[in-house]
Amino acid sequence: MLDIKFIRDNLELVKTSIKNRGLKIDLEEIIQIDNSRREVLKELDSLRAKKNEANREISALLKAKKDVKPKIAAMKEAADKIDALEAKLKEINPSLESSLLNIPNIAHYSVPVGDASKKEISSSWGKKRDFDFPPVSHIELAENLDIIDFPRATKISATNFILYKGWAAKLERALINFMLDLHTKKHGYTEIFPPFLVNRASMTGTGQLPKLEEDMYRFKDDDLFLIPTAEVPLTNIHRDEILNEEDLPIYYAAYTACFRREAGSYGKDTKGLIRVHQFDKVELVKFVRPQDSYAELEKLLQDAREVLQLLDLPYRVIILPTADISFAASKCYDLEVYAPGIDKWLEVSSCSNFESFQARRANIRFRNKDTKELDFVHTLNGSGIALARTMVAILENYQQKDGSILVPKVLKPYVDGKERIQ
RNA sequence: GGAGGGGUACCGAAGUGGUUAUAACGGGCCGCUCUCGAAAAGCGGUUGGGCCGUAAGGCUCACGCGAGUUCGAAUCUCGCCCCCUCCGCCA
Repeated sequence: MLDIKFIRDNLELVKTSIKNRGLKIDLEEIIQIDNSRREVLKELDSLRAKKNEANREISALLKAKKDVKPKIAAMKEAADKIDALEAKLKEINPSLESSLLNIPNIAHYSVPVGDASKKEISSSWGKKRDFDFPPVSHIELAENLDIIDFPRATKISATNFILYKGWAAKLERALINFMLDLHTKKHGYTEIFPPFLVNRASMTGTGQLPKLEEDMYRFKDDDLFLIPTAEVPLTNIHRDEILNEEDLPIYYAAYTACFRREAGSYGKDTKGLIRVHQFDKVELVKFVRPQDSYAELEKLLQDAREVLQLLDLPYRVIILPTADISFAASKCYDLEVYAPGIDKWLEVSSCSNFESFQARRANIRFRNKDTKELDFVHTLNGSGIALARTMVAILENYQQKDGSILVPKVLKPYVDGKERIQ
């Protein structure tokens, strides 16, 4: 959420930001709403001051055992006017609030302006493997090895759910442990195991709501949502809190399953593991001082990259352009891993700086140790990394001519030393 | 799920319709005095939001959240959320 004062003072900047994202939002209307809100507020406050004054007088008269009737009549009149204005405010406030919740964050100046065609490959790592046979897709590999059962997953749940079996299940668990170990032992993150269901306030705090409600699995009776990413519970750990500057930065890492309805994407990537309703992910979340957030973004990106490097998977780093970064983010890097079987680059991580956008929504502040003033923290998060697509990359990159899969070296200790799935 | 108790500031806690965050009192924390220094003691300070204002400052809102009663609500009524105790169920 952007501060209404900031919007008022930087109207052109915000307009440009919205335009650069390819969106249309009537800011003038929002300014109008805010103007009327402030007008009502001014009048309301002065009436309240009068009422408070009259109340004090009544109190004094009562003490002196004098007649209070005329005063009470006057106060009633003021109270009625106040009621009317408060009713007006109750119409204005939610409308302003919901308008503000729908304004996207402002992109960092370093973000390329434009649509998807403006995305930049900022760097790449590793080489595409030379196969002396035509590499096949993870679907074919997994079905031949009988380690993923697509039809039965559909039977149990619905289309685009996964059922890992045997060594794929073990490999999934190995990947989770490997990633959590890396981030907690080497990169200094504190491991968290959060709830997978969260309430509406949490979903609004990180910016999934109100915009993306139809993309979420929701439990109507309880108004709880299945998390689409651990970003939601992790960031909301400190919702409505005031942190000490000395405690920053705070780093959290968590494994969770992630649930996405993928409404509106039917017919896209319908086969295999590319777009599924439930996938595993290790997520990294940071709370930092504003002046540190861009340096922290680079470190976060590095932490995520290291996962792919240790797995020896070729990948590239994309800087997303203004129209492609998520609603809440100021800057976002995507990591795309190469899958030779389907010959595609797969997004396995997004590393974003949200600056104060989420912190303002979720009311996460810290006290500056010098000035003693309160300020919003900056929040960041990145996948470190998403598993289903990483599984695709491992299966397809490590496939052998005979259809077996070599186990990446770093994962061997996590799969009882096994070297090859066959 | 049932019964009972509770939610007030950094913490504990009083306040159960009349000057409403000058919400007593105790503790913690910060500053000052005293001291060679410390402790003790004494004094002062210590919630957050909104509006107006260059500022100084002024006004205003908030006692879990939301409605209501009243000229006036931390205090009364209703709904919701959360915590505690007991009972039931349960991996």
